[in-house]
Amino acid sequence: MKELPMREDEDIVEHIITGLAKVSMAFRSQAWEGGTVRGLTPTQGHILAALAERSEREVRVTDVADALAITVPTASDAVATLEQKKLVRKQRSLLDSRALALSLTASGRREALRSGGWSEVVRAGVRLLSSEERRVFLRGLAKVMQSLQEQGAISTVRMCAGCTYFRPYVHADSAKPHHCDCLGKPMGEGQLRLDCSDFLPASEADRADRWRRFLDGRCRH
Amino acid sequence: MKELPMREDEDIVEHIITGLAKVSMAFRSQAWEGGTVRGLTPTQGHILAALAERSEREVRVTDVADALAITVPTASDAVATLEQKKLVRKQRSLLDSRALALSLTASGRREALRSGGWSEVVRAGVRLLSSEERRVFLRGLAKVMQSLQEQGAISTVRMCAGCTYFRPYVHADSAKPHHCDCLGKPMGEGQLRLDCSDFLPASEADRADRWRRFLDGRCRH
DNA sequence: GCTATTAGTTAGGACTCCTAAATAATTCAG
DNA sequence: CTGAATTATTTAGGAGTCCTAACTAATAGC
Repeated sequence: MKELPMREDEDIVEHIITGLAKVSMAFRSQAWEGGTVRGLTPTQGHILAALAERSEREVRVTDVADALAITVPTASDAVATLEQKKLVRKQRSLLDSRALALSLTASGRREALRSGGWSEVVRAGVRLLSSEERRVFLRGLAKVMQSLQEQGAISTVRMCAGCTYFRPYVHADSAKPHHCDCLGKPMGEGQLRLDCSDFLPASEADRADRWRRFLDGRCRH
Repeated sequence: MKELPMREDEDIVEHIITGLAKVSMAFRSQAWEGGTVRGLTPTQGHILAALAERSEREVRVTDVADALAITVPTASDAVATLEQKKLVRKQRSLLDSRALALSLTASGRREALRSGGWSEVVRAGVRLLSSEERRVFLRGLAKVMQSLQEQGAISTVRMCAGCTYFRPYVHADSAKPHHCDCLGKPMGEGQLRLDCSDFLPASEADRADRWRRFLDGRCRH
């Protein structure tokens, strides 16, 4: 017998947006602080991190632009700056000689590791969450990211929900209801990945289905 | 009988960080897209929004810098640009003639409203969360923000947890366990505000105590 | 073999963001 | 009540972000 529950739910959304916006700001300003010491801007740091993460595959300028949600020209000159600083190497791609294959130099790799530390301040905050809260929070983030992705606001997120290997809610065990065909074992909610290097994009139709089941599975809650 | 639950919990933190970073990126790129149409950069939009929100009090350049977590010189020239665009007015403060009292012009107010729409894309994502998830998510964000604030990464957040009027967990009713002395009524978790205009900062000691009780209250969970 | 298309760069311009060094006005101490 | 410290803001200078539009260069399609 609650009064206007719909209204309240809608208000929460606004509060959540406010909160996320603040966290965003914190990320940005931390990135500046962490970076200026070593002469790196946030964008440059993100590029190094992106390259470090995808060291297996060939990374092109376009990929960098997608990953950071910036335009190709912007990515191009940030990469040029990093090349001047000897943190990134540009080589012609062997597969397509119009394209570049970007890679980190030794010092680039070193800086990439340190750039991860920019998020230390936010990480400390997240650590305050209880186990239960972390799980719900992560699931919520997965939903938000899926939505952002569908709207084209961010590039393909390498997360379970869109991966060929992932099968949601196939096990009875409520602690580990999902299954990953890549790892070949059951997974709990807390193991959902948002940026998995084994990610293999599922087909359009498959993804939609998978996603619906993932969303539905929780309606019991 | 879980295997290494600590390890898993720690992994979740990393995943959450990844997710928050992506959301951050989405905010940023949406802000650019939304802004360029009307010739506003993200920073300019945020300044307009901040001024609109605090129309009651006198807002100075320093306040703007704090609110956006940028340096005073940066704030100063963004404000100068907005003044040229006739969106913001600069008047000498009556209380202190070194300082400025910033305010929106009529068209500034108009633009400020539209700048709120930048977050539409993220908002759509957050709407996918269930009522339960929204509540947990909001509580989690409150914790993260409190932590960011303590670490000095963001300026004082006008949220319940640090407000004189707020009394956490004073009611038996688990749907509305808190109380707000300003509104003069019990509040549920879903009503926690993260940017309340009635906010009245509590004293240092008071805040710590309040916060501890707020955090503890949920340990039952 | 042309003509798309695609990968990336250049050019040009507005603005962000920083640090360091002014310029004012206020406050405080003696 | 005056000179020194403090506080609010601006200027200066420089690197870099970020955009759009216009260009090379290489691949692909017909």
